[in-house]
Amino acid sequence: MSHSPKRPLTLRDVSEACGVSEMTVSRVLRKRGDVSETTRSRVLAAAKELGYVPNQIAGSLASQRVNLVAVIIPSLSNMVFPEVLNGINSALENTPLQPVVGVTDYLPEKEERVLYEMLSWRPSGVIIAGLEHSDAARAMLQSAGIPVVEIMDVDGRPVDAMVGISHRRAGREMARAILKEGYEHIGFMGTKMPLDHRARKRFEGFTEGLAKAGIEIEDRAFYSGGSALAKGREMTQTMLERSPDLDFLYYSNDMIGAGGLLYLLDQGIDIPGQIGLAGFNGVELLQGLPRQLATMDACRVEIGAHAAQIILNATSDEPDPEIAQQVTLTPTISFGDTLQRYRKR
Amino acid sequence: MSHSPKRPLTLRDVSEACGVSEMTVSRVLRKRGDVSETTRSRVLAAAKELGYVPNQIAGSLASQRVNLVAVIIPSLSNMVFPEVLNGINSALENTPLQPVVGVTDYLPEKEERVLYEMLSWRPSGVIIAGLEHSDAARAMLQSAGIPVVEIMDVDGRPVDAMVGISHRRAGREMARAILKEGYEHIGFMGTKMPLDHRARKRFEGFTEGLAKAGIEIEDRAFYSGGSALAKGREMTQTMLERSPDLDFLYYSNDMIGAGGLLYLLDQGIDIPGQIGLAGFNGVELLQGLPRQLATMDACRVEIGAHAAQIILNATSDEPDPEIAQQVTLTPTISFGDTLQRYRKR
DNA sequence: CTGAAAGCGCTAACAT
DNA sequence: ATGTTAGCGCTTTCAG
Repeated sequence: MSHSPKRPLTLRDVSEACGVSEMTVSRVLRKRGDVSETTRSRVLAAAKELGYVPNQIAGSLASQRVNLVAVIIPSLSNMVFPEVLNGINSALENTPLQPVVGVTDYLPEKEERVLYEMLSWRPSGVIIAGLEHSDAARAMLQSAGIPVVEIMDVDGRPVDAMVGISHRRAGREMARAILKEGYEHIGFMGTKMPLDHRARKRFEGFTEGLAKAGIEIEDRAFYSGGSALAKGREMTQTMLERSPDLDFLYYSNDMIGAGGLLYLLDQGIDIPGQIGLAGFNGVELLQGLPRQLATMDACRVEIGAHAAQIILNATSDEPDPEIAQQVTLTPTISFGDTLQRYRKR
Repeated sequence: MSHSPKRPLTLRDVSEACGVSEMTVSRVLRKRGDVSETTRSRVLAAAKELGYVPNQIAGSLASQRVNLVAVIIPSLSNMVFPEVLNGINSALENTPLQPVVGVTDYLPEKEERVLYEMLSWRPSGVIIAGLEHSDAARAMLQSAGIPVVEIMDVDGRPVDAMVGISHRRAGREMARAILKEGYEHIGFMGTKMPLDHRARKRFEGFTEGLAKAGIEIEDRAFYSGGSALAKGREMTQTMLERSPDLDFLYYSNDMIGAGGLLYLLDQGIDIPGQIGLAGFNGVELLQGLPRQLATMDACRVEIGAHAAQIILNATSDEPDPEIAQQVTLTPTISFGDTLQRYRKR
């Protein structure tokens, strides 16, 4: 209740406290070398004594430079995005740039609002998930006059730079791996999210991959909300009751895959002999399951780090024009214990 | 590579485009009512046509008002914090305020740096995890002249407001519940994080609760890094080999608890008959496990929502002085399937 | 309802 | 090495 009503300190206060011009105080505080050691220490002492915290609002306005990078992602509840953030964070750790996060909940209108909000702070760059944006959002990105990196997906045309994996290809590769192991009766489970374009592309790539071998998905189910692990259990049970002939289940994310795995183990079903399983994402969680679920690593941390590098380069004094603006990372498939049928442990 | 080099648009550009003074344009864009409908629509049309995005840097400097709330948390990798953020986000959803997140990695020096960075943007309020801060950080919080809410913990003295649970009490209550069920040989597993004060307080409360009944922890282990689920497995195995007489395992978080649970089920051990288990946090994940791990809900979303309300109130034109500045939430214990020994399913 | 003037706190660009 | 001047793009305040 008692936040001190004192007017925040200004450069002037420090200046007066140490008898040095505002300009010189400013120089010291910005660590510019051209100040004598004597005044430097005097200024620093006064600033610390007073507890002065510079006002970046004024500083940014005057210098026409903002050390902020807008990061726009769909959600924080899916561990994928915090991991991307960690990649961005560490790449930006010892630079002047600072990430600021906005969350869209997978809603295009909210993405538009959040983007507008962030751009109104005139950040030095934008990192935004996905390649699908409303026309208005795309227009804002284009005319912002700052570097823009679209991340996580490369199946589409970016506004500027892009770093990600091909989800379509990820789906195809998984289909190929599954077929190669001799599975033929395949079920799919995923989230009911028409706006999750990456999940959609994986699914499309997957069916495409199967189609090449003349195979079709035999059953599918979609969920929304709730604990993914629990949903994985339920859906798996339901699907197998409905389609007992399935010999492989492909899950659009590792959490429901893990739920399915736990359920099948409970049932005493032979994995991967009777039924094979695979998920997507390579979440750390899987390490602790009784069996390792087959999955595909989405390169989350690298994507974040790389995107941050692109912004860093673009905002540096002499940008290296050689730096790739379109980066396609290759997800590695881990077979774990649930996909290689004929090489059982 | 082609972010347009165009100078960002200013109010003046819009003003010229529609033949209305900058001042009036500004009024329209800030949705102040005192503008005629005619000019209003003319201005809006011009702004949209040009793709004008206001400059909040200049706006905030001029108005001495910043619609930002600094949120400072230790980590994004532990789902607890994203959940708190969700609580904050939704409480701030339809208000002018916007959260900005900073991450400290549980390091006091980094907390200090992050806080300094955030305060330099002159936010309208601060929400910060924990009650333990360096002297410098506390000084900054005190002299910032803005509302400060310390969250997640109430065992200590806040700078200003506080919202959380008592981790010490949570530990004690769990001890009580365990003893009540007749368990007597108790092991503890947790993270090796001297700087995680909340985990430490839970542990202290726990030993205290046991001590009241003349009981001591018989074995303990701490881990750091790696997949919590996998660590839970390993540690549980190691501990039971070392101390085969244990009849209860208390885990400082649900993830390692879940790992332990999976391990014990693999081993065919009777839970909760032979060995009882409990974790902490009430993570959604648990819903999908073969057995429900006993746990305690840390009220994450509520904490975030409540903290945001306090900031909202404090920054509103007429703050309600009645609004509680110290809020202690009560975690509810869920017994699940792993704690009630004599009431087996 | 609309406009003109002043200035928010800082830094770029020049002095000295 | 230090100081001076003039704004950055907006909003506040006060006049019409």
